[in-house]
Amino acid sequence: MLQQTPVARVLPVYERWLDEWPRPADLAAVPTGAAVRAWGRLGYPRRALRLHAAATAIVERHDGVVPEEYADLVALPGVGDYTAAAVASFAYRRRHVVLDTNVRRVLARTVSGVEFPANAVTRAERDLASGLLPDDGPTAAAWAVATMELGATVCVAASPRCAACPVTELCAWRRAGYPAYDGPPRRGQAYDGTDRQCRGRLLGVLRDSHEPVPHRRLVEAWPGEEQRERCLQWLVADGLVAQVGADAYALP
DNA sequence: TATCCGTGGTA
DNA sequence: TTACCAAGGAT
Repeated sequence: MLQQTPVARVLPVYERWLDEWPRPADLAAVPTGAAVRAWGRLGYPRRALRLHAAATAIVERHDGVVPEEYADLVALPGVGDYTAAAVASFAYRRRHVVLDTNVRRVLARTVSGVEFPANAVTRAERDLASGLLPDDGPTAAAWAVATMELGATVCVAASPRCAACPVTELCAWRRAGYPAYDGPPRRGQAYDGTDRQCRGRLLGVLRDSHEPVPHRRLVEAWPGEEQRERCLQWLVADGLVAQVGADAYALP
């Protein structure tokens, strides 16, 4: 849920989710549509599908227990390097480089002396983070939490709260006089009129209904026929939408 | 590796 | 008002 989504928006959904499905087996036992519906407006609804698939895989491969090994975690649907490292570190106190957007920004500033990290994680960046990581698991896990939290609450992207920062004295970016970011522009994300907006609109109609929705309702939600029909079939192919009968659609 | 995958709060 | 951008992942 936290992938590319602010903590404050995740919290209420997360709490309801765990209340309903406290164990992987509980989630794996319900239809995928239930997960998509409970996902609400968190965005990137395919994550709901993948979380459901991960729960199913955990039941099948790991006897219903979230695995401790990075290799097992990263093999789960929707779990990449960051999430595998975060779970192994935070939940199991294993030693892993937890390199999320917050940690990357903290290291870019405090160590490298630049305002923002590069667009993609570089080898040098990973080596830097690895070299700073404490040797033993529990201490490394505390380090991971601390650096991430520092980035999330103090060393934030816009208007960092340097006056409240516990490591201002060793910050290379501060020492250099806070030079502005001079790298390539970080790509914006146009949204109006895009397939993403269209898909979101269509899925929203189905999510807000507890019964199959006639195609007419989708036409009302997105007038552009070519894009609407293409995105609708795309949603079906993704498994986010199921066609019910000849002329109706619903969550799977 | 560049691009695509939603959504909403904020300055 | 419009950008920015938020505990990334898959292809």
